[in-house]
Amino acid sequence: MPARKIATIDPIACCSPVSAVALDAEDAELLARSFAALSDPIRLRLLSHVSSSGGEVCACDLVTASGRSQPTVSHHMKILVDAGLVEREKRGLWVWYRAAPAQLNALRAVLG
Amino acid sequence: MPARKIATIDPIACCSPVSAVALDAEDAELLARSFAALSDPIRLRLLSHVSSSGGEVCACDLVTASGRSQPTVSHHMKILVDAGLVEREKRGLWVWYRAAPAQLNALRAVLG
DNA sequence: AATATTCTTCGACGATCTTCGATATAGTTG
DNA sequence: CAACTATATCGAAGATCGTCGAAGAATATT
Repeated sequence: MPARKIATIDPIACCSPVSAVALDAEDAELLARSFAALSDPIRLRLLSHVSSSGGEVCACDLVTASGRSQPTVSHHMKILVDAGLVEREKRGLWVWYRAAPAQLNALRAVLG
Repeated sequence: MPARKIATIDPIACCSPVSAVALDAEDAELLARSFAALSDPIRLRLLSHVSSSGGEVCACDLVTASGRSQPTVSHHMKILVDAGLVEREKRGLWVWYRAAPAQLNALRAVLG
Protein backbone atom coordinates (compact mmCIF):
# COMPACT_ATOMS: atom_id res chain seq x y z
CA MET A 1 0.00 0.00 0.00
CA PRO A 2 1.30 3.49 -0.87
CA ALA A 3 2.59 5.75 1.85
CA ARG A 4 -0.03 8.52 1.56
CA LYS A 5 2.23 10.80 3.56
CA ILE A 6 1.22 14.39 2.91
CA ALA A 7 3.94 16.95 3.22
CA THR A 8 3.18 20.22 4.90
CA ILE A 9 2.78 22.86 2.24
CA ASP A 10 4.46 26.21 2.22
CA PRO A 11 1.83 28.41 0.55
CA ILE A 12 4.32 30.63 -1.17
CA ALA A 13 6.76 27.97 -2.26
CA CYS A 14 4.09 25.56 -3.41
CA CYS A 15 1.18 27.19 -5.07
CA SER A 16 -0.16 30.53 -6.03
CA PRO A 17 -3.87 31.16 -5.59
CA VAL A 18 -6.08 29.04 -7.79
CA SER A 19 -7.27 32.12 -9.60
CA ALA A 20 -3.86 33.46 -10.57
CA VAL A 21 -2.00 30.92 -12.66
CA ALA A 22 -2.98 27.48 -13.89
CA LEU A 23 -1.76 24.79 -11.48
CA ASP A 24 0.70 22.23 -12.75
CA ALA A 25 -0.01 18.57 -12.16
CA GLU A 26 2.35 18.19 -9.23
CA ASP A 27 0.96 21.13 -7.26
CA ALA A 28 -2.57 19.99 -7.98
CA GLU A 29 -1.80 16.55 -6.62
CA LEU A 30 -0.34 17.98 -3.42
CA LEU A 31 -3.19 20.41 -2.87
CA ALA A 32 -5.84 17.82 -3.62
CA ARG A 33 -4.44 15.60 -0.87
CA SER A 34 -4.66 18.46 1.60
CA PHE A 35 -8.22 19.31 0.68
CA ALA A 36 -9.09 15.62 0.82
CA ALA A 37 -8.20 15.74 4.50
CA LEU A 38 -11.02 18.29 4.87
CA SER A 39 -13.49 16.41 2.70
CA ASP A 40 -14.93 14.18 5.39
CA PRO A 41 -17.48 15.50 7.90
CA ILE A 42 -16.03 13.45 10.74
CA ARG A 43 -12.57 14.86 10.12
CA LEU A 44 -13.95 18.40 9.93
CA ARG A 45 -15.62 17.94 13.28
CA LEU A 46 -12.51 16.40 14.80
CA LEU A 47 -10.41 19.27 13.48
CA SER A 48 -12.95 21.79 14.69
CA HIS A 49 -13.03 20.17 18.09
CA VAL A 50 -9.25 20.41 18.40
CA SER A 51 -9.03 23.92 16.97
CA SER A 52 -11.81 25.37 19.06
CA SER A 53 -10.47 23.90 22.27
CA GLY A 54 -7.85 26.57 22.58
CA GLY A 55 -5.24 24.11 23.75
CA GLU A 56 -4.85 20.36 23.68
CA VAL A 57 -7.41 17.60 23.34
CA CYS A 58 -6.93 14.02 24.42
CA ALA A 59 -7.62 11.29 21.86
CA CYS A 60 -10.04 9.62 24.23
CA ASP A 61 -12.19 12.77 24.30
CA LEU A 62 -12.36 12.73 20.52
CA VAL A 63 -13.73 9.21 20.53
CA THR A 64 -16.60 10.11 22.81
CA ALA A 65 -17.20 13.43 21.06
CA SER A 66 -17.32 11.97 17.56
CA GLY A 67 -19.34 8.87 18.29
CA ARG A 68 -17.04 6.72 16.16
CA SER A 69 -15.03 3.72 17.20
CA GLN A 70 -11.54 4.20 18.57
CA PRO A 71 -9.81 2.73 15.48
CA THR A 72 -11.85 5.01 13.22
CA VAL A 73 -10.89 8.13 15.18
CA SER A 74 -7.26 7.06 15.23
CA HIS A 75 -7.40 6.60 11.46
CA HIS A 76 -8.91 10.03 10.83
CA MET A 77 -6.54 11.79 13.20
CA LYS A 78 -3.61 10.25 11.40
CA ILE A 79 -4.91 11.72 8.16
CA LEU A 80 -5.21 15.15 9.78
CA VAL A 81 -1.72 14.87 11.24
CA ASP A 82 -0.23 13.71 7.93
CA ALA A 83 -1.93 16.66 6.26
CA GLY A 84 -0.18 18.97 8.72
CA LEU A 85 -3.44 20.28 10.13
CA VAL A 86 -2.95 19.05 13.70
CA GLU A 87 0.04 18.07 15.79
CA ARG A 88 0.26 14.92 17.83
CA GLU A 89 2.12 14.43 21.07
CA LYS A 90 2.19 11.29 23.14
CA ARG A 91 2.63 11.75 26.87
CA GLY A 92 2.52 8.53 28.78
CA LEU A 93 -0.41 6.45 27.67
CA TRP A 94 -2.36 9.37 26.29
CA VAL A 95 -2.09 11.16 22.98
CA TRP A 96 -2.72 14.89 22.85
CA TYR A 97 -3.66 16.82 19.76
CA ARG A 98 -3.14 20.49 19.11
CA ALA A 99 -4.10 22.68 16.15
CA ALA A 100 -1.41 23.50 13.59
CA PRO A 101 -2.80 26.68 12.02
CA ALA A 102 0.05 27.17 9.55
CA GLN A 103 -1.30 24.61 7.13
CA LEU A 104 -4.83 26.01 7.36
CA ASN A 105 -3.37 29.39 6.49
CA ALA A 106 -1.58 27.85 3.53
CA LEU A 107 -4.76 26.35 2.16
CA ARG A 108 -6.62 29.59 2.73
CA ALA A 109 -3.94 31.41 0.76
CA VAL A 110 -4.40 29.03 -2.13
CA LEU A 111 -8.14 29.72 -2.17
CA GLY A 112 -7.61 33.39 -2.77
CA MET B 1 -28.48 7.31 -6.86
CA PRO B 2 -28.65 10.36 -4.55
CA ALA B 3 -28.73 13.83 -5.98
CA ARG B 4 -25.42 15.08 -4.55
CA LYS B 5 -26.57 18.63 -5.14
CA ILE B 6 -24.40 20.98 -3.13
CA ALA B 7 -25.96 24.20 -2.06
CA THR B 8 -23.92 27.35 -2.27
CA ILE B 9 -22.79 28.28 1.19
CA ASP B 10 -23.15 31.65 2.75
CA PRO B 11 -20.03 31.84 4.90
CA ILE B 12 -21.62 33.87 7.66
CA ALA B 13 -24.94 32.08 7.80
CA CYS B 14 -23.46 28.62 7.53
CA CYS B 15 -20.32 28.16 9.46
CA SER B 16 -17.95 30.00 11.67
CA PRO B 17 -14.24 29.34 11.21
CA VAL B 18 -13.16 25.85 12.13
CA SER B 19 -11.11 27.22 14.97
CA ALA B 20 -13.87 29.17 16.67
CA VAL B 21 -16.73 26.85 17.61
CA ALA B 22 -17.16 23.12 17.19
CA LEU B 23 -19.06 22.36 13.98
CA ASP B 24 -22.38 20.61 14.24
CA ALA B 25 -23.02 17.56 12.10
CA GLU B 26 -25.07 19.36 9.47
CA ASP B 27 -22.55 22.13 8.84
CA ALA B 28 -19.76 19.58 8.72
CA GLU B 29 -21.62 17.60 6.09
CA LEU B 30 -22.15 20.67 3.94
CA LEU B 31 -18.58 21.86 4.24
CA ALA B 32 -17.15 18.42 3.61
CA ARG B 33 -18.99 18.26 0.30
CA SER B 34 -17.54 21.60 -0.72
CA PHE B 35 -14.01 20.60 0.18
CA ALA B 36 -14.53 17.29 -1.59
CA ALA B 37 -15.00 19.27 -4.78
CA LEU B 38 -11.45 20.52 -4.28
CA SER B 39 -10.02 17.14 -3.33
CA ASP B 40 -9.29 15.89 -6.84
CA PRO B 41 -6.24 17.10 -8.78
CA ILE B 42 -8.11 17.14 -12.08
CA ARG B 43 -10.84 19.32 -10.61
CA LEU B 44 -8.30 21.66 -9.05
CA ARG B 45 -6.63 22.10 -12.42
CA LEU B 46 -9.96 22.61 -14.17
CA LEU B 47 -10.97 25.21 -11.59
CA SER B 48 -7.58 26.87 -11.83
CA HIS B 49 -7.84 26.94 -15.60
CA VAL B 50 -11.21 28.65 -15.43
CA SER B 51 -10.26 31.04 -12.64
CA SER B 52 -6.97 32.11 -14.16
CA SER B 53 -8.50 32.73 -17.56
CA GLY B 54 -9.94 36.03 -16.45
CA GLY B 55 -13.16 35.45 -18.33
CA GLU B 56 -14.87 32.46 -19.81
CA VAL B 57 -13.54 29.10 -20.91
CA CYS B 58 -15.18 26.75 -23.38
CA ALA B 59 -15.77 23.17 -22.28
CA CYS B 60 -13.93 21.89 -25.32
CA ASP B 61 -10.78 23.73 -24.23
CA LEU B 62 -10.96 22.03 -20.86
CA VAL B 63 -10.98 18.62 -22.47
CA THR B 64 -7.76 19.23 -24.35
CA ALA B 65 -6.17 21.04 -21.41
CA SER B 66 -6.94 18.29 -18.90
CA GLY B 67 -6.12 15.28 -21.03
CA ARG B 68 -9.22 13.45 -19.83
CA SER B 69 -12.10 12.16 -21.88
CA GLN B 70 -14.94 14.51 -22.63
CA PRO B 71 -17.47 12.67 -20.39
CA THR B 72 -14.97 12.75 -17.54
CA VAL B 73 -14.49 16.50 -17.86
CA SER B 74 -18.24 17.00 -18.01
CA HIS B 75 -18.58 14.94 -14.83
CA HIS B 76 -15.97 16.97 -12.96
CA MET B 77 -17.32 20.31 -14.15
CA LYS B 78 -20.76 19.33 -12.90
CA ILE B 79 -19.26 18.71 -9.47
CA LEU B 80 -17.59 22.13 -9.52
CA VAL B 81 -20.82 23.79 -10.64
CA ASP B 82 -22.89 21.97 -8.02
CA ALA B 83 -20.35 23.08 -5.42
CA GLY B 84 -20.94 26.67 -6.52
CA LEU B 85 -17.33 27.18 -7.53
CA VAL B 86 -17.95 27.85 -11.23
CA GLU B 87 -20.91 28.99 -13.28
CA ARG B 88 -22.10 27.30 -16.43
CA GLU B 89 -23.74 28.95 -19.42
CA LYS B 90 -24.79 27.24 -22.60
CA ARG B 91 -24.71 29.36 -25.73
CA GLY B 92 -25.62 27.50 -28.86
CA LEU B 93 -23.72 24.26 -29.01
CA TRP B 94 -20.99 25.38 -26.66
CA VAL B 95 -20.87 25.53 -22.89
CA TRP B 96 -18.94 28.33 -21.24
CA TYR B 97 -17.62 28.29 -17.72
CA ARG B 98 -16.82 31.23 -15.53
CA ALA B 99 -15.34 31.45 -12.02
CA ALA B 100 -17.74 32.05 -9.12
CA PRO B 101 -15.40 33.47 -6.48
CA ALA B 102 -18.05 33.89 -3.79
CA GLN B 103 -17.94 30.26 -2.79
CA LEU B 104 -14.15 30.22 -2.72
CA ASN B 105 -14.34 33.20 -0.39
CA ALA B 106 -16.82 31.33 1.78
CA LEU B 107 -14.54 28.34 2.10
CA ARG B 108 -11.59 30.58 2.82
CA ALA B 109 -13.57 32.23 5.58
CA VAL B 110 -14.26 28.85 7.14
CA LEU B 111 -10.55 28.04 7.17
CA GLY B 112 -9.82 30.93 9.45
C1' DA C 1 -35.92 16.37 -42.46
C1' DA C 2 -31.47 14.60 -42.29
C1' DT C 3 -26.95 15.08 -40.65
C1' DA C 4 -23.32 16.83 -37.82
C1' DT C 5 -21.61 18.71 -33.44
C1' DT C 6 -21.31 19.62 -28.51
C1' DC C 7 -22.41 18.19 -24.24
C1' DT C 8 -24.88 15.16 -20.63
C1' DT C 9 -26.32 10.81 -18.83
C1' DC C 10 -25.92 5.82 -18.32
C1' DG C 11 -23.60 1.57 -17.21
C1' DA C 12 -19.77 -0.68 -15.79
C1' DC C 13 -15.13 -1.55 -13.87
C1' DG C 14 -11.32 -0.95 -10.83
C1' DA C 15 -9.46 1.84 -7.22
C1' DT C 16 -9.92 4.19 -3.02
C1' DC C 17 -12.36 5.35 1.30
C1' DT C 18 -14.89 4.68 5.68
C1' DT C 19 -15.84 1.80 9.17
C1' DC C 20 -15.23 -1.56 12.82
C1' DG C 21 -13.78 -6.00 15.24
C1' DA C 22 -9.66 -8.26 16.34
C1' DT C 23 -5.05 -7.94 17.32
C1' DA C 24 -0.58 -5.70 18.17
C1' DT C 25 2.22 -2.14 20.45
C1' DA C 26 3.62 1.07 23.94
C1' DG C 27 3.44 2.59 28.49
C1' DT C 28 1.82 2.27 33.47
C1' DT C 29 0.99 0.12 37.84
C1' DG C 30 0.93 -3.32 41.24
C1' DC D 1 7.20 -9.74 35.70
C1' DA D 2 2.20 -9.79 35.15
C1' DA D 3 -1.95 -7.41 34.49
C1' DC D 4 -3.97 -3.36 32.78
C1' DT D 5 -4.83 0.74 29.74
C1' DA D 6 -4.60 3.87 25.70
C1' DT D 7 -3.63 3.97 21.07
C1' DA D 8 -2.13 2.08 16.50
C1' DT D 9 -2.36 -1.32 12.94
C1' DC D 10 -4.48 -5.18 10.40
C1' DG D 11 -8.03 -7.30 7.68
C1' DA D 12 -12.36 -7.27 5.69
C1' DA D 13 -16.96 -5.54 4.20
C1' DG D 14 -19.56 -2.14 2.07
C1' DA D 15 -19.86 2.45 0.03
C1' DT D 16 -18.13 6.03 -2.91
C1' DC D 17 -15.20 7.81 -6.57
C1' DG D 18 -12.76 8.39 -11.13
C1' DT D 19 -12.77 6.85 -15.56
C1' DC D 20 -14.37 5.93 -20.21
C1' DG D 21 -17.27 3.88 -24.07
C1' DA D 22 -21.90 3.95 -25.57
C1' DA D 23 -26.14 6.07 -25.90
C1' DG D 24 -29.20 10.15 -25.41
C1' DA D 25 -30.47 15.16 -25.66
C1' DA D 26 -30.00 19.74 -27.49
C1' DT D 27 -28.79 22.75 -31.13
C1' DA D 28 -27.05 24.19 -35.55
C1' DT D 29 -26.51 23.67 -40.71
C1' DT D 30 -27.68 22.29 -45.18
